[in-house]
Amino acid sequence: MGQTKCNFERKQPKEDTQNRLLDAAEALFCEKGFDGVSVRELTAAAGCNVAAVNYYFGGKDKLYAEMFRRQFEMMIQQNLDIIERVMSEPSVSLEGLLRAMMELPIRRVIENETGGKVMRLLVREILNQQIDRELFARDMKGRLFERLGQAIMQLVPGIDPDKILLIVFSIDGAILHPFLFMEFYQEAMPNLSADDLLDHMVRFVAAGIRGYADPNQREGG
Amino acid sequence: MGQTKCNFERKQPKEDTQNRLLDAAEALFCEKGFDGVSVRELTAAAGCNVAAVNYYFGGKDKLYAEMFRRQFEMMIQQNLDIIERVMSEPSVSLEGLLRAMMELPIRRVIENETGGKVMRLLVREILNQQIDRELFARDMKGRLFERLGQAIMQLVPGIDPDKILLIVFSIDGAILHPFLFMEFYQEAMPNLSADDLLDHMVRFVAAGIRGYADPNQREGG
DNA sequence: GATTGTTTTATACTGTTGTTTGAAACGATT
DNA sequence: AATCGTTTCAAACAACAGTATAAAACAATC
Repeated sequence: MGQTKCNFERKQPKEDTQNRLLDAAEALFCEKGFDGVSVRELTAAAGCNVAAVNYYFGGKDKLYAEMFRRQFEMMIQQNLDIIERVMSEPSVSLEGLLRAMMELPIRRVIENETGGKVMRLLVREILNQQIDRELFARDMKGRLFERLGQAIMQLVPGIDPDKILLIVFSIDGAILHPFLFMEFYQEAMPNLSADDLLDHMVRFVAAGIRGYADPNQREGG
Repeated sequence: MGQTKCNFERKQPKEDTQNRLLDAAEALFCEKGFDGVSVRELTAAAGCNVAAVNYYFGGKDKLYAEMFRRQFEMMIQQNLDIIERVMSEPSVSLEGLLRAMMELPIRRVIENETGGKVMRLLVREILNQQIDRELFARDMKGRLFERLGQAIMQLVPGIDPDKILLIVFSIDGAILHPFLFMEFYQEAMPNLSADDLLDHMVRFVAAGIRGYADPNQREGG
C-alpha cells in the first residue's frame, strides 16, 4: 500500500508530508496531550489536508503511537550508548556514570528542549495508561534497566543482586523528579544552575547506592 | 443560591446527589482522567441526571477542580500530621520519620486504594498543566516541604541549609516513583512485599541524606 | 498525449461532547 | 389544600470530534 515501484526516487512528496505530520505531532502532542489536539489542528500545523493523517497512518491514534515509538526508541538507545561509553573509560566511577546519565536529560529539561517535553509526555501517557505497556516494559526495563544494574554492580561491589532492581528504580526516580517538576525547582530556587542540580543528584544518589555496598568495601572508592 | 432557610434539616437531598457526584468524580476521573470521562458517564455512575453537574457545580471543570481541591487538602494535612506525630516521639530518628512518611502512600498504592489513584491523578494533572499551579505550589511546597525540611535538619545535623530543599525534593522523588510505576515494580519483582519496598526506600533515602551530614557527625545515629 | 498509480483536496457523515431549557416532581411552610 | 423555593428530569442545543468518500491534481510510464 502506498509504495511506488521505483522506491529510490520520487518518494519525496510522500515522506515529506508524512514527516511533516510526525513533526507537528511531536510538537503539538507534547504541548497539549493526545486529547488536547484535534486532527484538524494537527494537519493545519503540518500544512496538509485533514484526510492525510488517515491516509498515511490510518488514524489519529496510530500517528500518536508511531511518533511515540520513534522518540522512545531514540531515548533508550541514547542512554545505552552513554553507559557503554562511560563503562569503557579507564577512569570509570559510580559518580561518573551517574553524572553522565543525568547530564543530558537535566540540561535538556532546563533548556526546555523538545527532548524534555517528549519525556514528560512519555511519563504522562504511562500514567494515563494510554500507551502500549509491553513496549515500555520490555524496552525500558528489559534493556536499559538491566544494563544499568549490571554497570552499577560492577562499579560498587558487595551489592545484593536481589536489590539491584530496586536501586535502579530509585535512580530512575531521582532523575525523573526534576524532570517532571522542573518549574517548581526553578520557582523555589531561582538561582539553581544545572551544575548545582547535577552535583546534588549525583551526591544524593551515589550515597544512597553506597549505602548498599558491602560494609567491608564501604570506605573504598 | 440553593440554600433553604432552615439549614440544619432537609438538606439531605441536595448534599446527597452533590456528594454522590463528587464520589463518582473521584472514582472515574482517577481511573480515566478528565477527558476520559464524559458528563453522561459521570452522572450515570452517580445515579442522577446529566444536568445535575451543571446545576450544582456550574460545569464539568468546576466539579473536577472541587473534587481535586478536597483530596489535595486531605493529603497535605495527613502528611503534616504524620510529621508532627513522629517528631514528638522521644525515640525519633531519620529512618523513623522517613518510614512514617512513606508507609501510608506505599501501602495505599500497593493495595490499590482510592487514595493512591488520586495521587497518581494529581501528578498526571500537574504534568498536563491542567491544575491550578498556585494551589499546588503554595500548599505543597510552601507548607509540607518547608516543614519536612525543618524536621530533617533537626534530625541530622550539619546539613547545609542551602541544600535542604533539594534534599526534600529528592525524598519526594523517591516516594513518587513507586507510586507512579507500581505496576512495573510488581511486574519486575512479583514477590516484592510492601515491607521490602519500604525497607529499601528508607535505606536508600536515609543514606542519601546522611551523605549531606557534617562529616564529623557522619558515623553517629 | 493518454494512461496509470499516487497523493491531495473539499466536503459530508456519524457520533459524542458539554451545556441549556422549561416543565415536572418534590418537600415544607403557610 | 395552595404556594413556595428547590431539585430532578427528558429532551434539545450547538459545536466539534475522527473518519470516510469521491473527485481533482499530480508525476511518471508507455
